[in-house]
Amino acid sequence: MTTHKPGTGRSNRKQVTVTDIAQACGVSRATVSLVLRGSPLVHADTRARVEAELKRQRYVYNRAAANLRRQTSSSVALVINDLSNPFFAEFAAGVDEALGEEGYVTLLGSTAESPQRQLAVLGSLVEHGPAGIILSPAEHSDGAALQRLLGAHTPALVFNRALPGVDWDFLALDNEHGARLATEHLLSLGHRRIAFFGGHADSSSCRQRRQGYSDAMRAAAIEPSPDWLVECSPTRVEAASRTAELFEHAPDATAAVCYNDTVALGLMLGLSARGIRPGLDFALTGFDDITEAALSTPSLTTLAAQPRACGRQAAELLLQRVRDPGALSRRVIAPVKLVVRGSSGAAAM
Amino acid sequence: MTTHKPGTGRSNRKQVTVTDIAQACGVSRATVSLVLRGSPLVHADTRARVEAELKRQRYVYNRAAANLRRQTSSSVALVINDLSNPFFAEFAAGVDEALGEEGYVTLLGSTAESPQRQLAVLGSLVEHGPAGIILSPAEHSDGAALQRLLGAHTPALVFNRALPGVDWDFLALDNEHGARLATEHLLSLGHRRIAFFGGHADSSSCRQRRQGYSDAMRAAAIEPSPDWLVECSPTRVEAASRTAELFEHAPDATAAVCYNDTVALGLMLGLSARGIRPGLDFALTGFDDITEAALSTPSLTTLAAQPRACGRQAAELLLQRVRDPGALSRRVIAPVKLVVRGSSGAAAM
DNA sequence: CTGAAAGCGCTTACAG
DNA sequence: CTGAAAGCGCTTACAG
Repeated sequence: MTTHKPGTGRSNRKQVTVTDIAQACGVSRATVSLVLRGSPLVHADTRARVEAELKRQRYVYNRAAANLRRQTSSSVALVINDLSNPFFAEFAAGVDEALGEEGYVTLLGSTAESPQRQLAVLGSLVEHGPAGIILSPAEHSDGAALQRLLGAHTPALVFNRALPGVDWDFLALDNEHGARLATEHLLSLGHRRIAFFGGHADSSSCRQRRQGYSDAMRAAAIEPSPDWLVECSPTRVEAASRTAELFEHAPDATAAVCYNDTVALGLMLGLSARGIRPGLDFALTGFDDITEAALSTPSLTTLAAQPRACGRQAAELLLQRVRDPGALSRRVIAPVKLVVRGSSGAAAM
Repeated sequence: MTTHKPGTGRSNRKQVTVTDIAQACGVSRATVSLVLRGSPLVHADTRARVEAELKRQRYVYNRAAANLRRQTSSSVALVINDLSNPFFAEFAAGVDEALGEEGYVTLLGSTAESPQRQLAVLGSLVEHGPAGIILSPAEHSDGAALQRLLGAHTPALVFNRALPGVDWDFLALDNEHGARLATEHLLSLGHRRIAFFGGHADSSSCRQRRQGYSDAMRAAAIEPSPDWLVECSPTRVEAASRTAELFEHAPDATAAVCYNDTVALGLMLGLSARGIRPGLDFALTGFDDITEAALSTPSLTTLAAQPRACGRQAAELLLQRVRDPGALSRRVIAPVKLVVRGSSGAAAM
């Protein structure tokens, strides 16, 4: 338990309860409860009288009390890095939409890519007794610590980034296939010296994308040099400032497969600053298809992940797990598709 | 009460409760509770023993039960149109961040700009007993219906769009001042025939922006013709297709103050389609400073609203209200500032 | 400093 | 078809 001291009261005036309704109607609380839960056991007349009274007194159901008594939950926690990342915002929108349709409410939590904050946030969320947790882990998360925190209390679904050492359900983009598509696209345009730019080798999604890239290169009989892998954090500024490094390691590169859109947009800035026109002098691809991808100059060839659909799918998978906690844990791959735009238009040299 | 039938159980294995801890330590449940709540009444030795046992048994606090007993709440509902709008996503991030710091959890709800969905979503959220509600109302919301739904149960704060007929706290951007700044900027560049493009007159934010526009025009001794006001829904496609209308009504306009960024980006598309180069042949400004604004071609002169800061402020205002439900309701204006970029670069003709 | 008892608002066997 | 009773997990006066 944390030491926060949250709010004062549920309400100012006191709440209308089943007892109030029961008294007003001259029935027992049990009967009112049966009406509320739509039981067919109640006589139609009684039901009508109770329902009228519920409306008249503006009764609002206290779901927390019901959940306590029934040992159920009507919420699901969603923990992501940051809503200001449009990819996660769309994902969250999809999760919330699908959960809402199933009568669940979304409890939100953000980690800002900090494993410590992630533990704190999860610790606070579990106290609210969610039926399950959808977790898009912060970088460098400690899977064992998370597993210990949630215990067998709360089923979880991990999204996007593999968490070694946990046996929760896992939903991820088809990183490998996506990167292969991007690489093949650049190869088909005649590029041979293609770098892989951005990401960190200790992230599973980065490793998978690199794998897809390498596979495609080798399939084209090109052995990708380790020099062609440039690491960089997934922010625009960082990517722009690593452009120099790219050309130190791979001076004759004519194209790059970027770890994601943010990195690609940063690289475009870095290229422009060096007088290299992205899409004309140098071809590049992103990953994610964030909104900016279609709007940048040149527009960005990328892999569309349909984050909203992923969110819906995550919600559905988690609810399946909630309903059947004993089922085997699953790994589900969400498809991505290549969207060709201006940034890959540069001719190979 | 809705007829949804949410989840099965809080947990698979049964929960560890204060009773379990009390028995294991040979103390009463009251003592365990006092330890949990950090009371100084407990002997240090007893406290240590209890805390060790809490850890050993992996006890997790059941906040719902505590809230029920104490008649408190530790959640706040946040209802917005859509997380896929980056402005609202940033706003939500700010809300969640500030609420988290105060020990509250955020309950999410989206309306998709539908007043019916909004009522349904709020109806479901109040059943979870939030301490308060932050509501960014859907267009054409029925204030009276909302007021009736929430009653005096739950304090609310309205964000962004005035809700006529309610007496809740209200936080809004300084629409009038922002539009005045944009208009003055265009005037200072020599433009005289400036249109106001987008929005609907029945939205309060549109009326306020138009007001700021008119004020600035009149201050420059220009009487803005009603023909210069072109209505259009705030989507990019819609704005692009209304470009024709703009030039029917104001054939000699050289510039436009747009209702918001989305509309401005749509207008840029519409202009380009007619061979008019935005930022060169025609000057325009947006409102909101969404991420795309800096990245479009040309980049968009706009009013920066700092949505994350707004979110934090909304959370703080709401919590003040929760703590002091009797206080007078407030209207707070969040400042905006002009960001000059390429789109307003066109010379006046 | 600790314990026994009552109660938050709801639901669910169990009688009738 | 309806009611009396017990209980979900917690907290809080009130005694001692």
